[in-house]
Amino acid sequence: MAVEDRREQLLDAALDVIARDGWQALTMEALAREVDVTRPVVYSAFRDLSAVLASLFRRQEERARSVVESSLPTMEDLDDPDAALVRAVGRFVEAVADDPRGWRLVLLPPDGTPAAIRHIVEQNRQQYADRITELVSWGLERRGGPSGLDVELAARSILAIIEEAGRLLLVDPDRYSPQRLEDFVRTIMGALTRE
Amino acid sequence: MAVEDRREQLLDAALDVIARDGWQALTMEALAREVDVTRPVVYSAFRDLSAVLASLFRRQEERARSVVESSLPTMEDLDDPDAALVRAVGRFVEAVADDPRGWRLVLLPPDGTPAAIRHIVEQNRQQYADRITELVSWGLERRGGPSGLDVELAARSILAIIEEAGRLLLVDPDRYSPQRLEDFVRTIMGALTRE
DNA sequence: CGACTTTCCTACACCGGCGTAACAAAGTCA
DNA sequence: TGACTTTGTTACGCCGGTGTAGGAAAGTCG
Repeated sequence: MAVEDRREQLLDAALDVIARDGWQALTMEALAREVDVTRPVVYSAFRDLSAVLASLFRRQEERARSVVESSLPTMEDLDDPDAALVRAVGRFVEAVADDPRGWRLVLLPPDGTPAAIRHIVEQNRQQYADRITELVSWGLERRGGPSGLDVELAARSILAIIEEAGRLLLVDPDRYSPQRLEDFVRTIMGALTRE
Repeated sequence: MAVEDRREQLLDAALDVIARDGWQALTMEALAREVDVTRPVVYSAFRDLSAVLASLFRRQEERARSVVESSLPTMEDLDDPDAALVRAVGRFVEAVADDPRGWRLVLLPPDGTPAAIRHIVEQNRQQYADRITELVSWGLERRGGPSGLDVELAARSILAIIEEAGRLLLVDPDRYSPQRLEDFVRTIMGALTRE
């Protein structure tokens, strides 16, 4: 098997291991066992465990970024900030539903991952928070809202709710359907005063 | 040193280790090193690592419970659900500010902890969610609110925001003061329509 | 075919945590 | 003081993960 393919296979296997047994369980040894091969093969694809994790996150971040991009407000949303937010949440939740294994990485945070990686994740979260902050400011201006609202905290809260929604979906997809989560956001947005 | 005292000392040391080096770093060996003693001493206090973690959580849950109890609505809140929630959040956030190390346990979730313990934490979270669900129902009845609100999700969202507030406080206490967080909640509650 | 490269395995030395047995030191009390 | 308990230590064997060296097997190309 070519190194490239091997790498992909190993990353998928890593997701399996983590999903099944948790972060602690991800070792070079376990990874080798998972794809039924010996350790030197794994070492030929990745320098060490932290390299595996780094690749894993890089791949997942790629996907996360594309989800975020596709959830941003479009032209049609220009006059309806509420719809924009509802749509953004909907897109996100569906992405989680589509790739639960991958999103578990981000949503059920990794302790014990190298500090460098944790830092990257945190940095990305910050970027999303900034993105949402913009959205909130724009929405406030456009549609009105609570006067004196702490925009930054509002953005953080929205992010927290979105992430919690993702987690709920991961834990109990039947109980918490994307539809239900989306409806909830719509109700809340409808209930926020416009001045 | 008496076994009882030793146990307490070890639990404190465990918090130190986790705060400094993460969950992965907490081993019987590391624990022994931390209090400058040999492993058999640790083993004489706790059967194994999972026993240490269990004790740690039991102690922290005790504290968590008392915080929750003290944040519940009292007589004076009976006619003002908004104030009740604001107060609840305020109490919680202050508790976190008072014992950051301890709350880190709960708020920065433990992956790699034995499944049994993760289960306990999850169960407690569920209880808090139930508690908040009651509060939301009561508040809806009392003060009015969005019609057709998904009460369960509302409670989950509130919990998510509260926990996020706690995390923000842990990460950057200067930027996110208890006062600021409390003000934010007050603003939001004020902005939710009453019918 | 035969030389060469790629892919993989076996086998090793090493490390660090686990858990226990056996024993030493110090305090307690009849 | 001498027996007993409590508290601690040293020292061992075990396990499982790490990383690497050396060589087998299979595929590739002149």
